[in-house]
Amino acid sequence: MSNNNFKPPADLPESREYVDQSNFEFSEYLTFDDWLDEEDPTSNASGSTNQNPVHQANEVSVFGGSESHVEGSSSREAGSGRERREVKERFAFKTISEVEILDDGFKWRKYGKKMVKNSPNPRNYYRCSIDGCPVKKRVERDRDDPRYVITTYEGIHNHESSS
DNA sequence: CGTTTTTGACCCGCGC
DNA sequence: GCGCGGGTCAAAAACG
Repeated sequence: MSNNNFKPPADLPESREYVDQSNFEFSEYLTFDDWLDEEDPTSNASGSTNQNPVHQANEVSVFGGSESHVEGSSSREAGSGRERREVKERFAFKTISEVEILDDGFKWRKYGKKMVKNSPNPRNYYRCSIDGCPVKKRVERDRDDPRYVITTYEGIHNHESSS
């Protein structure tokens, strides 16, 4: 913590609605939708093509590992006797950043560090420090391009971002 | 002083 | 049944 001499190109807006791409370059943004209540292909149409290649995420093997069984899959615990009706949103962002700790306006508490056998890069696990926030954040570096940082957000915030 | 960080161990699911 | 991989928690320490 004290060695954080770096500083983001610019403080993100308090709204933190969306990471300002003006500061960060999004090489690729992926959206993982487990089995949300239901996808609304028309409600979010916003006129745009709204062609969010959700499946495209699967194509990006950089997430799973790139080989045999990629765990990023979706069909897994959903129909196995365990019904988890909790809406779990999964958003993965691949950005070009020197540091993996991008401040989005929330406080995160690191709760685990794991090393992936495929990459010499450790995987960091963060959790929202706020009480009642089941939000989890997973940060991993791209094994192909260390300058790329893959941040995966899981869950929805229970409290206002504030600040 | 409180909080967070850090590392290890433990646990879980499934693969073979 | 055991092993592997991944994920999480826990205790201690460090830091603000």
